[in-house]
Amino acid sequence: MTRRLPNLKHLRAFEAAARHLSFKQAANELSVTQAAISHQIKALEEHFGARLFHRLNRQVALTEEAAVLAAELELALDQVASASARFRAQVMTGTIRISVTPFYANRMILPHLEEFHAAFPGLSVDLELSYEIADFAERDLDGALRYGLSDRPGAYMQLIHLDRVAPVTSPALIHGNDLPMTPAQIAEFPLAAVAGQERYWSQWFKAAGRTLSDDCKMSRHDQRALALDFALAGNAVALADLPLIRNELANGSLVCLSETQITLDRGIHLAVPEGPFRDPRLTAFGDWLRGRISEWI
Amino acid sequence: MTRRLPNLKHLRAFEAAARHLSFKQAANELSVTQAAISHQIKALEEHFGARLFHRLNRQVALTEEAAVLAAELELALDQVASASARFRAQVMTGTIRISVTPFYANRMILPHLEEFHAAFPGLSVDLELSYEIADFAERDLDGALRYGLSDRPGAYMQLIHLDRVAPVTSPALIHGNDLPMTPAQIAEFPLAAVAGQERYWSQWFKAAGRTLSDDCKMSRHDQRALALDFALAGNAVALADLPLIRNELANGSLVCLSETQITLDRGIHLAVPEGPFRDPRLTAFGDWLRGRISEWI
DNA sequence: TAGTATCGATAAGTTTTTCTAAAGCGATGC
DNA sequence: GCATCGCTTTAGAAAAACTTATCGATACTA
Repeated sequence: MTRRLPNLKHLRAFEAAARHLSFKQAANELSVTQAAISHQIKALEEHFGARLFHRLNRQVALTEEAAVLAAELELALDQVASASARFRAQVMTGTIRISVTPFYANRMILPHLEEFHAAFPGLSVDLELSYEIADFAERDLDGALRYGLSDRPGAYMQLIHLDRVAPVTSPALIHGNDLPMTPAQIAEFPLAAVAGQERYWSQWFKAAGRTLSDDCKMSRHDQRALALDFALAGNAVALADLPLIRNELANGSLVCLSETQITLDRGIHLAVPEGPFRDPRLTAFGDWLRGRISEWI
Repeated sequence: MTRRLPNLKHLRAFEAAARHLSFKQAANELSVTQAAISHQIKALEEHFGARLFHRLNRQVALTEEAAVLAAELELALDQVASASARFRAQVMTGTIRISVTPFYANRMILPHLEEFHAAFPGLSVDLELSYEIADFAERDLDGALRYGLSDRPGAYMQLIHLDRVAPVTSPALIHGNDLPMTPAQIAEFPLAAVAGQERYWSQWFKAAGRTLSDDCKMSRHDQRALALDFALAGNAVALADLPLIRNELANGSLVCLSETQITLDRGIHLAVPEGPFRDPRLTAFGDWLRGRISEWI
């Protein structure tokens, strides 16, 4: 049996482009430049001797036949992905030791660890709770979850989740105001910011269609958790990543004041020690975390 | 939706190796060297952090989990292949003009052309029957089926089928002998060979476990078709490729004398004009032909 | 039992593929 | 009228894949 297949990399690029109806978004999904997608689609079109996309103004549309192909490829690639995931789950065994701050441990990891164990029965996660990142070798760590700027998430720093924030506060502060509130209303409240990250408030107001005036009442806090506590106590409005405060939103101790959200240039990452070999179990853990976060809220 | 997939090329190599339980055969199927397969499996094993194969003496065996993965991948890749084939069939339109000798046209192409049209409704094949290959441009040809040595089937010469021959003759010659016959019995008959290709008879006898003696009765013919006609007339035994004489075998005008078959270093190829662009319709035609031939007989 | 062939692993070097950066194009929106 | 957006193209750089050659282990063969 000799099966003739087109270049699978090209097919994958095509499937992503077809799903998004955008080369740019496909490029983003596959972590390459948009030009790369353009190349691959072109090569596939030459292979088949037929157009896959109609090129329109600033967008692409699938040809009739290509739409069928894309749908079938999507199914097949899903099958490949799930088969690989099942295999991975089977062969992952042992324990990985990961350092994480209590803030994230409580809000992100611990509530979902059961779920992870169900997905990877042979793999246990040993969490070290600490406020600062210690030396990997010294503490016998396999990885660490660290929050910060997302400038160069490379081989040793996998992005798990970029903060996507909206203004939140205690219901006590806004007693009775209708939700959502306008940016103008929100600007009347005291605003809680992390020291040195005041710009996120300006960015949020800009996204909401308003300029933040210089004479707003803004408090500055050393840590994000402190700004959030300040808001929780009903003293101010803070910007918060909604998945992280889902419990507070659910039990009503915090409310979200606006639909407008902005994505920050900082978030949570999984850092692994430098070296030639990367433990696939960490990749699996990171992938799992990244995948699940998008489902929370 | 961001789907995490292992390198698809590696998965394909793994699937082939798992199917054959042999790196070497997988390499052969994928037209690469055995070393390449070894590299790819190794990379995949590192990606997963787990063994896919047990390495035994001169053979490999799948691990338990890898066997499941392989089965699932086989299905998924089949889906990709059939989806691609369907797309191809849809977009292939127009006419391709192919030169072929009457011998092959009658025995290989014409009886199956209907079938091809069913598979590629938009594509017609225009056959030019001729004994010699003319200049592509002069006769406005897109390709030519040519029989010959298979030394370097490269970009411009796609192998369709290597002759796999066994001794055949008219029932008249062997009147009443039981089949299959032993090599010794066969050596008693006059043997028909193509001039300059007598070695194939030696090769066949060697494969059948006997040395061909120098004093056998061997006739030499200028063309393969003539040697075959000679056998058909009951004058000698000839070596023939079974798929090519399926009609004669079916209607009893020829019988095969032995189970032993050997593969020659010559066969039928699809030649295309040199140049940077290869017409995908010719590739499709060649692939189809190659695929179907293995099913005839 | 020596000799030979087979199969997979590995090392080193080369080829091919893939990707990026940058410039371009045509259309769109403010 | 200028900035922007999304795809294309070109040229060159980077990465991946492949080949050749060789090795080691083992099985077949004479």
